[in-house]
Amino acid sequence: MQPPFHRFEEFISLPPADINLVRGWAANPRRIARHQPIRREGDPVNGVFFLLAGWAASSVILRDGQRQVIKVHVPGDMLGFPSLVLSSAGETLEAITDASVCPISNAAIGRVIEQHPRLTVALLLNAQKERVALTQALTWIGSASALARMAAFLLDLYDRLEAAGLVTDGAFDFPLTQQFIGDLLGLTAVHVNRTLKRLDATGYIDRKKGRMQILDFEGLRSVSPNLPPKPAGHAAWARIGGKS
Amino acid sequence: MQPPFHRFEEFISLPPADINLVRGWAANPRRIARHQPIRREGDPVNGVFFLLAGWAASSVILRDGQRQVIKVHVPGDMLGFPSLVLSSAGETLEAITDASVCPISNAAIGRVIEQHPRLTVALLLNAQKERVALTQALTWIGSASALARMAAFLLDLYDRLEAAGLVTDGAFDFPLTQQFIGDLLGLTAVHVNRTLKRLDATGYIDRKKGRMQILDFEGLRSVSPNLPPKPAGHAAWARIGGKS
DNA sequence: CGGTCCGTTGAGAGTGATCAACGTTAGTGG
DNA sequence: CCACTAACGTTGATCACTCTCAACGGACCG
Repeated sequence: MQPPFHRFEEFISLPPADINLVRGWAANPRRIARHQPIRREGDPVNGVFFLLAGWAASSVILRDGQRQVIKVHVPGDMLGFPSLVLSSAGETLEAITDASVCPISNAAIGRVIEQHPRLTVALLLNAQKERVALTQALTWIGSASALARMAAFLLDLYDRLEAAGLVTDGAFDFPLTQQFIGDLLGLTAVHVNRTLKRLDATGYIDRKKGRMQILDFEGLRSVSPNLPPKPAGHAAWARIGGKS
Repeated sequence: MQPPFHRFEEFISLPPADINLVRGWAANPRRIARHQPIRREGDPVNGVFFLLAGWAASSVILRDGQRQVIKVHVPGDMLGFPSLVLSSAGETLEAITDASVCPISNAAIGRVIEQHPRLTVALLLNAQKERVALTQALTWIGSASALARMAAFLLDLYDRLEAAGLVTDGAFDFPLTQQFIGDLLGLTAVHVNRTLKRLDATGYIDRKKGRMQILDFEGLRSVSPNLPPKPAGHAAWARIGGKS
């Protein structure tokens, strides 16, 4: 499937019925204006959201008022899935840019699990991939300098945006404030500014008016704390969840 | 089900066939000696491991040689599941104490997905719960002081050990070196020492010879950066994945 | 009894936080 | 089209939490 549905067939191919079901979700999108919440921490969990277009963020608030951004979501991401195991939402979901999401109710998820085993496997594998991504983030933040965190974040973001078809000429829209990046990487906005400026001065990146271009991938990788893990090919999962 | 199988029915109840299947996994355990690897980063992914007894750890190594411990595993945890979506293992699994694990092959997982929908749902929900746990860890490490991280870690560990039936008289075995805790919380061993001593001196905890007792839960919670999210009750998921 | 690992303690250094000010951009209403 | 305002980015000075380096003691083990 093409973006933004590319993630569903990242690991296994889906039968036509499953593909139609997924496409059907996109029929009734909900539009969210920039900076508006999609669902707040503590809200009841009525389902999950599929991000059709725009950027979104998941974050949690600490008792001292600090915000930790968990992840920047790009089109194709499923939002709020972890909260399914909680009695109320454990994260705030909000639109970074104007966005369009498809609400998927608990009942709809139940039907997927009962009637669409292949799609269920896709969801299970996607959940595991998100765990890998969180592991990565934890690694950056736990044991790397501000420069290394920033490099790793930019490289990861680039990969995800490219998969979503949002990179043109090696550049992409970059609607994040420095305060936001700070909340994501566990830094202050001031230090984010200094770090970005340093990457810019070194010639690794180029920033201009809401767009970001990565000029030197090798350079960024050289200051990045780790190499991204390689995803498994199609083949490994071809047989799982056999018949629809 | 009783520990260490308690996690499988944490969200939904399982039909007898599924319960028998899970019990069957425990028939051929593999014993791992203290400090020995179960699977190394980069090894081929032949399946996952169910931790029957003992403590284990997942960790990743950074390019500069630093180690980031992702999670301390206690009996009942499923190890290595995220690596299923990678072409080679993305994390090192090793035994902290003498441990006993059940290897579950890729083929066996495939059979679960095809023939045991309720158990598949249990796995999917468990994966989401692990995402919540990783979110928590990310939050602590990203935006909290050493004291706060330590408090949150100890409280979380206590909850998980209690669920596994490993707490007696409010105390539990504590086989972690300070270096290890440092790798987990993103601190140096020296600072871990100072932080633990401070918690001890304040009267929040008591450490003695491989055992740890939490003396003042309220005190620990007061320095902890956040309150743990409340898991959803049984009821919410009763109907999902209907028939076996 | 020697060696190694682990915990403990001290002194000094550094990364990133904090506080504060100013410039710049974008959005709004007249 | 311009004035006004608020949000965001930039820069400097200072502070502090945690790291680094180093040394020593105790426990366990061969």
